[in-house]
Amino acid sequence: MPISASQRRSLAQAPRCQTCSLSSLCLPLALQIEDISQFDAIIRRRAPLKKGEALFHQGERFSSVFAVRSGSLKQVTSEGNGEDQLTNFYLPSELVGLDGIDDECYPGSVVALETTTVCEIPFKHLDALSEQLPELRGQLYRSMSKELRDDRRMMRLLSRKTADQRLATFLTTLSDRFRRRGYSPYSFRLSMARADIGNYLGLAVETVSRILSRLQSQQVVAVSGREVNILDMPRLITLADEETPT
Amino acid sequence: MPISASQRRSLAQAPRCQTCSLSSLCLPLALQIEDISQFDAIIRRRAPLKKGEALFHQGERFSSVFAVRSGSLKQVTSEGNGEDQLTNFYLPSELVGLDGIDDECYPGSVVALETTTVCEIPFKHLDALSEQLPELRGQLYRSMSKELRDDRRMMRLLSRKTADQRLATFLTTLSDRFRRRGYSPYSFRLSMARADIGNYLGLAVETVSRILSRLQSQQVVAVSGREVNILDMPRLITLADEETPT
DNA sequence: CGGTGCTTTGAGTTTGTTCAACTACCGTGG
DNA sequence: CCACGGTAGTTGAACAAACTCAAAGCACCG
Repeated sequence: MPISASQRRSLAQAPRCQTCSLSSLCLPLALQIEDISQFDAIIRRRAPLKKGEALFHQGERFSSVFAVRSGSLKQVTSEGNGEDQLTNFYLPSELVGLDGIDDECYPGSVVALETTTVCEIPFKHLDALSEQLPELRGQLYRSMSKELRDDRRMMRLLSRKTADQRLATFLTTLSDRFRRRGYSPYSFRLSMARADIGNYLGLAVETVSRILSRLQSQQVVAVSGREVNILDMPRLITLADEETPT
Repeated sequence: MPISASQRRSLAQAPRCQTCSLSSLCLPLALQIEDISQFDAIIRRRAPLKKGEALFHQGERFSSVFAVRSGSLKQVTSEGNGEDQLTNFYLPSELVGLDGIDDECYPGSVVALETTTVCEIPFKHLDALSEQLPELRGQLYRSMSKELRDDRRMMRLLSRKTADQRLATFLTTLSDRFRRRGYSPYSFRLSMARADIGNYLGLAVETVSRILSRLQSQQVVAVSGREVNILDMPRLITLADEETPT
């Protein structure tokens, strides 16, 4: 009797950092071969998350950070009485959970937007290993620093940009992230619903929908459901960055 | 001839972490006495900044982080064409410049709001020392993580809260930061102009002014120029957190 | 097929902005 | 000491961008 696909995978093809296609983007990016195997040893592989499943819930005790291997996730924070706030989308190679280090619990839930696999990196081990491997430590500092920088950009978007600029920025940023990962920057599929986009950008769903329609009628993008084609990238970039004319 | 005050200070009273009143809040907070002196050795003291002076400018090469010793600062990012975005205020014991680690230049200018002294901590040395002192490393991770968490809260404020809620949140947050530093949480002086508050909160100056007036007429706070007295803290907290009634 | 959830579109409303004028405050120089 | 000028803050009125509410269209799935 032939072994099942999943059995075969766990025997012959257990994922390893050394063979991971994301190695040039992910945390161990600065490490030597021999150090990567040390890093690899502390990683815990996880069963894939199905769409809608949570990687962890808000308030749960912090123990690990996670590197996205495939798929995508959203981070949602529900503060007190108010409704939820979607604070981030995560794509492959990105690090999830860094904001839980300080008070040792996760400040938001992280939920898969599609079938998603992650590598779990127990923070205690990561910290210990970062003592021995200066490059790893540096990379960890850089990851957090980058996230801080991205947050500042997001604040600017939320406090100064018009709805059109927000959507244009959202699309160009996504496009760029796909490009870096080797996918087409012009044609991609949104893994999140309109409601998620609206929540993330501080806009009503209806506004998101309306603006996408307008961008489409202006031949800047072609949108069909969650499929996006960017037809006029320079124009989209201009829209994203232009100062509000008064 | 008696020596001058400044001479006396530099001789007998050179500031040191061991005697700093902020030691329970600042980076070395988790260190043993003997380790603090190691940390102290890498710190560079700086001449005080005058109001309006920049600690560093956007785009300058990143080399150090800074701990605020006294006074306060604002971080301003001017992205491309658009106008400036004020992304943060810094109070004593807080760490400035962490968002510059990643791409090795400061992503925003940091400017003193009043006479301000800082301790400069060369990052290269900090990183090296963090290899030897796990507590220091942990504290650094926690500082960055906390800033990430605060950023998420700010995003929620900018994308979901009404102008009144924003002002109320701003005041309660400031109040809390003063409390932690041993100052009165009820009565304090704003070191920033109304324009700064508006820029930070994503509101027009006029809106800030109007809402402060309204809060005053409702006996929640008493505001006179930059002096603030919180008269009804529970009410202010309610205003800051309440869900928008529909 | 019928339902359920997501998306789009339309119409009226609201919150906060913009523009404009006025006031208070503070340091400077006559 | 007071007049002056400039900056910072306040207030009012009209306007606009995005929201809410409502309803219709679509697509996927059992």
